[in-house]
Amino acid sequence: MTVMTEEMLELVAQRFRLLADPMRLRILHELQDGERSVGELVESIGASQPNISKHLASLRGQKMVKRRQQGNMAYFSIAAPYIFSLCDTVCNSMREEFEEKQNLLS
Amino acid sequence: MTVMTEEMLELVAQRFRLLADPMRLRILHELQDGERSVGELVESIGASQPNISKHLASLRGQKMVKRRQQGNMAYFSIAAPYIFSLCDTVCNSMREEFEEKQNLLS
DNA sequence: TTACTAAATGCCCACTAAAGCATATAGTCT
DNA sequence: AGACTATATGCTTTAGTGGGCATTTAGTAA
Repeated sequence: MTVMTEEMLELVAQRFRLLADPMRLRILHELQDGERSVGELVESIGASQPNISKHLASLRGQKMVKRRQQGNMAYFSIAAPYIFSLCDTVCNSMREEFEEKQNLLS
Repeated sequence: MTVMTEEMLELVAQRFRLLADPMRLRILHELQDGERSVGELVESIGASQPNISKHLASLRGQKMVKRRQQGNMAYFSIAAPYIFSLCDTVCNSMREEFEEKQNLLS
């Protein structure tokens, strides 16, 4: 069994913390279809521009998204595809639990 | 592409939120070796008993651990092995990033 | 019953972090 | 240069949550 130092645990927790917010999950989900500008995200998600920008900044802080500037605009895209593997695992577990509940009722 | 409702995003975020705390990660890591009583966790982790109990309660609330009572004591164990898949994915990504940084320096 | 142990819970404080709003910065165009 | 647009940042408020401490609950043993 791997020894887990406090520092390691904190780093792992930080990663999960980024995924522990619906707005950021929404942003990542939008980016799953490909690169988006800040304005496009603001439009499609319906949150304020400063809000989106701040979430993008925190996602970028942990290299989950990357930024490309073109002209006046900033385009963001997924930098860490493993994110979707994480989300899929969680979603599948939720589906399984849901199906178990259904089976109990039948 | 799957449509993500606000409810779904919130549920997924809740799961990640449970993993976004070093103390809970520590507890899960201890339980990876097998079932533990609350007292054993208090001992090995070195946190207060109420603190451990509260974290266990929240983990149990999302079926990540299960509880077995025997006599006076409560034994907890992992109920959702997918947790470790999540943690491994995160740890591997951190290792990769670390190695990339090292390569840049050599 | 009482005494004892293990675990859970309630109350409080402190800290974090998300969102709103205003403002600053940076790029473009004339 | 100035005007305009897109994005980032700073400040403030507020809601959520982790931890400490005291207490309660539950199980055991005399």
